[in-house]
Amino acid sequence: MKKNRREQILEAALDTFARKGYHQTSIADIIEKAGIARGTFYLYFENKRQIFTTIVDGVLEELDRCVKTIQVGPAHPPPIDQLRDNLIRVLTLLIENPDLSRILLRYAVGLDEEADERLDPFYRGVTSRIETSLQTGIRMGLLRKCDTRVVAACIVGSLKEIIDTLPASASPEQISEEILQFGLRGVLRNNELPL
Amino acid sequence: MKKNRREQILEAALDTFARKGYHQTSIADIIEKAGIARGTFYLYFENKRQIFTTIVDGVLEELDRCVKTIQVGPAHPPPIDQLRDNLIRVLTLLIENPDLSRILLRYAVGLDEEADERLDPFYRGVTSRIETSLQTGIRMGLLRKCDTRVVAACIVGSLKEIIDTLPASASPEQISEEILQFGLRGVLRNNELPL
Amino acid sequence: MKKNRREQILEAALDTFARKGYHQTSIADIIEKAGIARGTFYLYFENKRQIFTTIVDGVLEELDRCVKTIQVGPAHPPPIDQLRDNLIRVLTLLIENPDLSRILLRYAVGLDEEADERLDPFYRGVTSRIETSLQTGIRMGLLRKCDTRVVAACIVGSLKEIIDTLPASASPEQISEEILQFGLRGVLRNNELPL
Amino acid sequence: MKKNRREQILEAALDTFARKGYHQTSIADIIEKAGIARGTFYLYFENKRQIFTTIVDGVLEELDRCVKTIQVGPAHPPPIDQLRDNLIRVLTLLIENPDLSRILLRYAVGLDEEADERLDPFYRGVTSRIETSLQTGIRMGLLRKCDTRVVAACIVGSLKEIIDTLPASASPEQISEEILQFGLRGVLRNNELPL
DNA sequence: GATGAATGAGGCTTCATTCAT
DNA sequence: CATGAATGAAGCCTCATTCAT
Repeated sequence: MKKNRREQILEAALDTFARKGYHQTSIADIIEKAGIARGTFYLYFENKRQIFTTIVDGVLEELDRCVKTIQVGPAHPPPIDQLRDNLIRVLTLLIENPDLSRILLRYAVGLDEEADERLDPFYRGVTSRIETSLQTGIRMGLLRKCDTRVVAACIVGSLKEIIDTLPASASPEQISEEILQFGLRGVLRNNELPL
Repeated sequence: MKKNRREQILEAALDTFARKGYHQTSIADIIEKAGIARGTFYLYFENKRQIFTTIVDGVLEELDRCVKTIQVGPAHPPPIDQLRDNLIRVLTLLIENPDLSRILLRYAVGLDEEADERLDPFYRGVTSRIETSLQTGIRMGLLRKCDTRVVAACIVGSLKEIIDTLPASASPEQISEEILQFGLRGVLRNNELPL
Repeated sequence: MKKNRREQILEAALDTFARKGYHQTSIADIIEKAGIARGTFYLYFENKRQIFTTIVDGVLEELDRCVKTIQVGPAHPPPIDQLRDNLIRVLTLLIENPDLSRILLRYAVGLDEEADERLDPFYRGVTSRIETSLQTGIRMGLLRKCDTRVVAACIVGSLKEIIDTLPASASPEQISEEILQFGLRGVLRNNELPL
Repeated sequence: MKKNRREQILEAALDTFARKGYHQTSIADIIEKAGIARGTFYLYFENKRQIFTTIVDGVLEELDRCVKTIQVGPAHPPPIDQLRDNLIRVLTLLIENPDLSRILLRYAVGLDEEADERLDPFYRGVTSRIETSLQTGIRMGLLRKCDTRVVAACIVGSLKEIIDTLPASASPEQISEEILQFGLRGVLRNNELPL
């Protein structure tokens, strides 16, 4: 039941990159894992760099699809709930695909200019969407005043670190709740408020 | 007034690694920058990998020295102040040495097993010190109950992201304060408490 | 009205070889130009080398057919006229088929041993027919004594260079006349004799 | 008594290219012949293409140096003698260096655009110098009127073919004389004039 | 100590050819 | 007959490391 060849190669590459990283992975590794000939690889991908980019771009797109812009208004669920749903979707995706997460967070980082040109804009985009939400919250009186740039960076960094660190067995819902509580109320005690 | 040869090479390497990353940097780049002969490099460092490790280990040690374990008791300043001082020292170090930060946060990440064997324990150590502090705070009734593993990861990730993202011109004090506020009280409005 | 498949491929190859040469031409180029599948190519030709040989052999045969051995005797036109006719036929063929000329004079030259085994005997044959004619002419007292090997080589080389160099728009008749005059009388002035 | 490394490699390449041509020659061939390591080759030459170009450029320059522009006037030797000297110098160079000749006349021909960009201008330059000489001769009444383009091409082609064809044992002086006679007086009998 | 020429393992990519459908 | 996906031998080039001077 031979799948789409391209898919087959992509999976072999995904697995190998996730285990050894970009530089430690050779084309030989990938084709061996995929069980194909050397030339076949180049039938589906231009070169090693490109298959890596394909993988990274794939995750970035999926991540993008997970995040819905938060809508304010009586017709929409409470912002916090929308936020929680975003969090859960992102965490679910990344926890269910640890290989993708590993590639994204460890091996695509600082790889080269091409990688930077994909990742930096992506994270900047995410960060700025968060900033906008924070500003809206502040304007509406829901959130306290703060340096939204710093706080947005904290939120992004928190997510990255959690994905990179926590065991694959973690529950997206629980972790989301923890992050949410942390981000909303911090760690101090008498902040406890009903959500 | 030729500095210590070793130091001279180390600086050239630092600069080059910070600009191009580990793999894009060749020995040729380093020795050219350092103005020495190829063989001389190997007189002071075993190989390319080792000089990189030397640099990384250097930062990790300096970072370690920045962080003082928080002491509780009447003889010590309030824990929050101690925490703030730790933050400021770490941020100051990293902001003042953007090359080191870049190497640490972008180019040492996912480099290979050797790098992981240095970084992972380091961050695990940092995280667990934070966890311990959190647990102490909770036990003392200062902090609310939370999944300390998650929260510690959030704090570490926040720092990483801020260093990696914010402009070199940022003020350590201001950013520390923002992070502190964010970590302690979150972003919700009516959490404002006197510190 | 699809021509003979073989012919169709041959034309595509001819065109491509003439533009890019043997090595710069890939099977992909040929089949793309011919609008056929990769496997189809190998239905009509054994391999890349063979289709090239087919083309070269074709020109060599056509060239051969252009040249009639010069007949001496009262029943035949004057030798010079027979010579001129040979020249015109050869030049016409090559000028009208610049692709073939280009392949013959540029891309088949020094290609490999197989090509040498076709071209060298061909040119040696041509040269030796010329030599024989020269010797006949000398014996008959029409031509001056000379090293026929050298002169024959000069004549062959002149033709090659002219084909390789002169614009496609040139007139075979005019050029033939020029070559003839040059070969017969050289460039010195007071050689002018009625032909 | 190890010669200049670069020279050593150049000689190995010259020999190998002359025997097998450009494409049939691999870097492995060259370094084996030169008795050096793979990397050493790239210390002295950028790549295979470049060492070939170096060789070809070398011959072209040497050839250029062989040819002195013909000077007319009482202070100079007769033009025919100057011409003969040019011929002898060129033939001597090429006959004494059959490897270079072979590379120039067989393996550099039609190699690729880069080669064309060197050879075509060179031969065009030579041809046009000959044309100019012919025109001068005609203007002075020494030479008969003719299509100088065609005749110049004939002269260049004659030389090429002779070098490519005649045995290495040939005497430059004799061949020069034959070519000269052929070019000046053609092959017809009653052209014989004292030179 | 310092030098830099030499090394060669290692990895990428191409492309003519095959063969199952 | 026709197809085109698959093959893998072949060859180029890089660059960390060594070592004789």
